[in-house]
Amino acid sequence: MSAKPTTAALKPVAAKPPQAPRGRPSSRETMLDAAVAVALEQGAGKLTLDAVARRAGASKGGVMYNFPTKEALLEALLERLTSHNRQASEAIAAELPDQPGRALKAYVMNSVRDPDEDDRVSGALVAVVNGSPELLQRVAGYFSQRFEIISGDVSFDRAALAHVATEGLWLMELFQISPFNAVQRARVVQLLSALAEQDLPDVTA
Amino acid sequence: MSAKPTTAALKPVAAKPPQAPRGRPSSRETMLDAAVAVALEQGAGKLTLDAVARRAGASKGGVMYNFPTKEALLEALLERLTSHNRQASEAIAAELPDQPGRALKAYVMNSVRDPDEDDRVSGALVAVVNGSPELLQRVAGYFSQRFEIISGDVSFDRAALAHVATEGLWLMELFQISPFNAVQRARVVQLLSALAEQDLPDVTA
DNA sequence: TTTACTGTACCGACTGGTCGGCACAGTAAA
DNA sequence: TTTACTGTGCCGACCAGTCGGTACAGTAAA
Repeated sequence: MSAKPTTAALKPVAAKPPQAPRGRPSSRETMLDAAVAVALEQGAGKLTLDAVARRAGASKGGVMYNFPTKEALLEALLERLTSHNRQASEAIAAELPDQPGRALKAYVMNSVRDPDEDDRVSGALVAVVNGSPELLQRVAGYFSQRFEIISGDVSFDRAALAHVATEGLWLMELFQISPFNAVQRARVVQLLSALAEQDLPDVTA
Repeated sequence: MSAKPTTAALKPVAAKPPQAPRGRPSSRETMLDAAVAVALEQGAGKLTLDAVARRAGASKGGVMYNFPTKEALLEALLERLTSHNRQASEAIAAELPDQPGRALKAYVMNSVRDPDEDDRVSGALVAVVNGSPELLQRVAGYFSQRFEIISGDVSFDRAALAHVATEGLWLMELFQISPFNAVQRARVVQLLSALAEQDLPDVTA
């Protein structure tokens, strides 16, 4: 009992180094998967460290070992999420002919995919939104960056309108407040696709 | 210390009677105002009963007297919110010439108002969304109802597109993830207005 | 007397985070 | 081959704080 034989605790800590990830990568992934599952099934409000640990078949200590704080976990979750999202969009774009508006079209197509596919994005964003401003800012940054990409080779009007409309549908479905039934939704998706593909006549006459 | 003298825990609870509102209407309003203020200033996560009481210059007991549960408070908040929103839209519509698309135009105009006006909606919605599914369903119901109104006298395409686009801008600004600067936002608003006013040529050729 | 509270004390559940310690793989001297 | 030691990865008990909700005595106006 004299002194403390284990657990160094002498480290200078260095004011948050670039988030050196601890633990086995596989454990981290498992825990992130668990976090997504919990958020989707129980809602963001129930996304607790205990719940993640249980779901991952790990202990709370194990979670804390891999992610020093809950915010670190959310940050990693967000990172993985945006990364996947970006990759998915790029993959779709790669299949499209190389012409102006390709990135915009790919973005729209990626956003309106059948939502019950487990792209997992939903729950986590909610969890993040309801939290630290820092994380929110990351999301905002991602949105800005993405808008730059999709508006790179088309008119502002076209990109902006497609963007707000697509995000509108996506966010409403994320929060389960969309008023559309399946048929209506299909039509909206059709409209969004068309919107991404052609410039409208100048609507502000 | 012997046994447990307090905390009944024997109550049948009676499955929630129709929420008879207690207290003076003015007190209730003050507390709802306080709740909005707290949610806006401290975030939805800090919207606690104690915080509401302090902010309202009341006691916690007083809050509990007026709203038997926190959910009842949120419910009342949501009710007042949607009611105000509806009234604002209707007021705008009343100023508009009576022609097809009037409700749609009014809805768009109401939604894109300068957001730093204290229409208060923001914080509270977040607070509500992050919570019980019951309340979320109310929001969904409001959205459905509103879409019926705005799509009553125009084509589905026009109403649907204006709706998703308007909500997209609104929700992005609500979560502070909009990528637009002031000039860009103004242009987007212009586009939305135009969208609400005229049918597009059939974009799905 | 009733209504509408105030004010305070307290409970129980839950939450993020800490801490001591353990299993085990690797290593390297004996 | 055995023994001793080290660092990593993780467990699980625990802690302090927070929050919703309860209880109840007192009070002041109608």
